[in-house]
Amino acid sequence: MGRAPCCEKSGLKKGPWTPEEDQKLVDYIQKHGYGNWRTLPKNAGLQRCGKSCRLRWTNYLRPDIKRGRFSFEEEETIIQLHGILGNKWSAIAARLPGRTDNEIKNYWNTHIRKRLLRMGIDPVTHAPRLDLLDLSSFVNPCLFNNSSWAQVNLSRLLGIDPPIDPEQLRLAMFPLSSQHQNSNPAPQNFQESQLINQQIQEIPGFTTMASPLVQFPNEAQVCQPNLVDEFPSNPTDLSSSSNSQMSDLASSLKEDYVPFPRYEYNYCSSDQSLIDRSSTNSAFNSHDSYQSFASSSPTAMNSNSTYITASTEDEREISYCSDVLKFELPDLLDVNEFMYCQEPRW
DNA sequence: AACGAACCCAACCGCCCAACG
DNA sequence: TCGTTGGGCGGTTGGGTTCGT
Repeated sequence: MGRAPCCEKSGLKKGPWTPEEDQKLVDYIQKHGYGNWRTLPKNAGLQRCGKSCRLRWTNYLRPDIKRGRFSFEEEETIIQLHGILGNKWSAIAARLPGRTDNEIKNYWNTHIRKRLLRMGIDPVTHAPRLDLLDLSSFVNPCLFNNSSWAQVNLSRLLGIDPPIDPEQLRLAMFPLSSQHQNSNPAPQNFQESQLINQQIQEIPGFTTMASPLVQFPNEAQVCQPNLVDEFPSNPTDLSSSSNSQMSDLASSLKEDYVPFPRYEYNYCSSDQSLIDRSSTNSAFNSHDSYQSFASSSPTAMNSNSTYITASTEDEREISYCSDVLKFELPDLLDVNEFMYCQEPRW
């Protein structure tokens, strides 16, 4: 049984709002406020559905709406919150004064999402899209075990023939992941991985995650994460987890700092020397766009420092690579607060 | 200049859920 | 307990604009 329409469909105007309609709505709300959206259009003399009026007000006419291009800081916030909350646009909007959920959603879909994809980052999981390089199974060592494709393609990518033994690669690539999966990792496995890691380092042009930098020879611009801190779970898991899990997470985040999934993305280019962000900020300091983000402090996102908004998509991409995608909750970010926006139960 | 493709975003749609009688 | 209602949400659409050829 479908829900009854919120209003009579017939005789009600649809489509773009005219300035006259806008003025009527604004005038009415300024005089009477908004409360009952069903009766509002009739009282305001509008041939519109109440729902349409509400949307128009909340997404466009509200006086505190901030129009115009998203600042770098706002984009950064959106990405970080999206990594935690997923497509909870209203919850994200609650952290961005003046921005509406609709606007953020549109901006995500039209700008950020595409940019992340271009950068080889999965906009859903916020993890590197290694699948683009046929390396997806590396992400999960279990999957890797079952995938000969990864082995073949990685070897092809690296120009290695015969292919590397997948088990050796797995151990080399995922010492941390192995630990992550098993809280009591077998020490010998770790040592073995270190050894194999060292062997693979000797392959020209190839470094593993243990190295501060990774360069993919066939990619003009690839951002590869360094697993800086070991993390308890994938951020996506958080957004899809049960309330109790979210509650637990929020509690743990608030009570004592828990290292969140934190990647450091290094900007790599085929015609540009690698920028080592793990050791020094000097390379970034040479560029104005980078300078304002030179700090790796987790509080940088919400700090009051002056941000120089990158004017081009490319500049923003570079900056994302370097600093934005650190899945680390800033000190000022009270998870409980925006959790409450979603689930006002505690 | 003309045309089609790609992009952008305001607005709509349909579902969900809490409040209420 | 159940049905109805209002409000809110995320996903989708479609028309206008910009871009590329």
